Amino acid sequence: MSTGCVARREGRPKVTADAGSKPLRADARRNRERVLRAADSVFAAQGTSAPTEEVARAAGVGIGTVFRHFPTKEALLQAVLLARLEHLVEQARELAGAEDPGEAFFGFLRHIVTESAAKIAFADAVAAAGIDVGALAADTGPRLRDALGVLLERAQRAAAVRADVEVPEVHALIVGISRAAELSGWDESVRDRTLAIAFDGLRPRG
Amino acid sequence: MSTGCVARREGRPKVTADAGSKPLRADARRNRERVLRAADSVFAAQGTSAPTEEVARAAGVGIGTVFRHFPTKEALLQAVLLARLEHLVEQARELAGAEDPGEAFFGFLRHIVTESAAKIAFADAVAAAGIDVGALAADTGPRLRDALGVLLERAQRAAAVRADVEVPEVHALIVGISRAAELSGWDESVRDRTLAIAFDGLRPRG
DNA sequence: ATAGAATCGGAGTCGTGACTCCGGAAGCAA
DNA sequence: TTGCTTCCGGAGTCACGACTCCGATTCTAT
Repeated sequence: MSTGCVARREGRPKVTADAGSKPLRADARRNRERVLRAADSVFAAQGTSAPTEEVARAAGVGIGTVFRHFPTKEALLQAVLLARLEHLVEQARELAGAEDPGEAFFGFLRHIVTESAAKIAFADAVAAAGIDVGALAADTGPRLRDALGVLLERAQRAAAVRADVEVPEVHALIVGISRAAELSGWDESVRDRTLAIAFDGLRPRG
Repeated sequence: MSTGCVARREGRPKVTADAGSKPLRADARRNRERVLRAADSVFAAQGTSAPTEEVARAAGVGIGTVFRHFPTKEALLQAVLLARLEHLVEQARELAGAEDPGEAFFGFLRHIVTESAAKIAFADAVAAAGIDVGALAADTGPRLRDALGVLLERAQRAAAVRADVEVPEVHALIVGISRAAELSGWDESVRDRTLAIAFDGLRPRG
């Protein structure tokens, strides 16, 4: 047991709000960053059901401050996941220029899964690319898939991956193994062997 | 958002209680069954955070009745998961006698994943075999792994599966793909292709 | 049928956590 | 420094959901 509680208003939660608003005051921007960082680490460590107050404490601010910057817990969660996805997209793009396409592709997959192993929330972030966690993710999700697509295509052209594999199943494998890695009691060797099986399935026969 | 709430007592939750107690009165046994069935379908459809009252309503009994039979929501959840695991073990054992070991093995995996696709709670049940959801699971989990082990070994002897594969990674693949399948927006074709990749990875090379 | 025990049911208790509100504490010109 | 504006903090509000309690209801045995 555990889990959070309540979900006051039902309909589409307000998104992170602001965007083209006035530039924040110095201390406000600083606190916003702190909260974001704290949220990331708290959710990663305790799961996304960790109480918002915990985030506030970790950030060293009052709970009111958290809710001013992120009108809803969901909005906060969304911001955190988004930041993670953004980071992944960035990494995928960097790898898109690597010399060994196969290594780049498999390395990226391994990287994601390895990250997830320690961070509960990370698996959610990856999964989020598949469903919609708010409007913004609807933009970043596809970008991640596109970046993954580039990596995949290059690897296929280099004959490091079967030609009939497509992005959705790669995404599914990532999400799946990430989530499986989330389970406690997973030592590295099992994770590596599982990855090895998946990778072998992705490679061309013969 | 959503999620349940509170987790009153902390320490090890009371297990399903009774065991060698007096035989239940007729109506009591009937209600217990109803609750179990209702819980299974409610948790499967709405996730394990569905309120207990929902289960009571679905079972057509008062909430007090639910809590009498299962002293804790966790105990109820445990009973449901256990029943599912038990069912899986049974199926695995039946398949252990099949003529085509390879087909039996892969068919079993496919069966689990297919089931999960529609039932949220099912993935949890499968995952539960890895961690401990109470004392009882500590008994059933290994039994499932053993049954899976038999299937695996037979498939390996028939050269349908690589010899260096072991139960933990098979379990991980099952959990992973099951969880991935849990995502909305998964059509059958993606699921099948993902399974195909995993299966290919499990098969011997050449 | 009838007493006595085992059950039922659901209103009420209690803890939790999301979100609000407003007096006080900075920032930022002028 | 002054004054105005934007922020901060955290006590307080509100719903919700797990779990309890006890009078009403069924069984079962005689």
